[in-house]
Amino acid sequence: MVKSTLDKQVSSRLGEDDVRYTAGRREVVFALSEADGPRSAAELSEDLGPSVPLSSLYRTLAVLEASDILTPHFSSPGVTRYELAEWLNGHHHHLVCVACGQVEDVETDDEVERRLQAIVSGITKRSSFIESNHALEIEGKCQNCQ
Amino acid sequence: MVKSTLDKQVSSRLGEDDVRYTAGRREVVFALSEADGPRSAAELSEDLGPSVPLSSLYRTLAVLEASDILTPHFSSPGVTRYELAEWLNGHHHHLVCVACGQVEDVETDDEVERRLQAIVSGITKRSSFIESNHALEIEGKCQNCQ
DNA sequence: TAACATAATGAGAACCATAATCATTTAGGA
DNA sequence: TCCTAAATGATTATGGTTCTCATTATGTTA
Repeated sequence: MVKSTLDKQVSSRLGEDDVRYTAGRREVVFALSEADGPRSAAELSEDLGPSVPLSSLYRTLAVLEASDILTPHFSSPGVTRYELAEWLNGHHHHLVCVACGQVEDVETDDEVERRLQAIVSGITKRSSFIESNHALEIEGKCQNCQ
Repeated sequence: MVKSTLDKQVSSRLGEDDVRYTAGRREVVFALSEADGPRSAAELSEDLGPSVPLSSLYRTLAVLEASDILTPHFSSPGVTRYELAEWLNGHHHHLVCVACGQVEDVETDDEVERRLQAIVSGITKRSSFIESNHALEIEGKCQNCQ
């Protein structure tokens, strides 16, 4: 079996934490790498079918988050969606549909990202808050819901 | 009793929807107007004490959201926080503490906001997504949690 | 003002996403 | 191969939120 670059990165990262990269975890990582935005446990469970039971899925998501493979997102009420962490997936932002709740990734070019970072730095400069990350969430309606 | 401007605005907005501005709802609006960021039902309940029972509080939050008095935020897992809608509170952004979950409002001046809006427009221009709003969420550590 | 219709309230039960438990299975190292 | 620790999966528990329903309050009409 040929391991993809992603698989190698994840495997290596998990190895540092003495966490095993098992079949179920691999399936979850793969499903998320195929997705075009953050996915909830329920959505992933639909993608994955019964091969990964919900209780295992939730634990897998927690484990992968703890090792910084996944990042959680909270853009809709009562559900946590996960996506591959930025170091695996690249820095990007989100289009959040206020009608159906779906979240889609959008990339920005470096120039835009520099301008955005400048804005963020300007905002936090005068405060006692220490920034670790920023997220530009754009709310509106996706193509399906217009 | 002298009604504040906020009270008048809320009262008038609710009137358009044939929704009554009762004592409990007034308390919730007041508590949120005093807060320096979005507040969850649990946090509000602490502020308000037993005068507004939880079941009423949740319903009040839903009613006020439906009439666009309040806006929900989902920056931490499993909790919805509310704040006064932008037309009452002004446009602003959030500092989200990844340690304690507290969210603080930050204002930006018009120039910064114009630049931000330009970035957002640039992002959505090529997509089929119709933007209604944007939120810049800055994650990091608040003063208490550093 | 009195009676009525409708909205709002509050206590409690129900719900749902997620977390914890625990017995069983799997897998890496001696 | 054996042994020990990690992982799994079925189940149960938890906690935030919503629903139900009987009661109370309020605005309206006569």
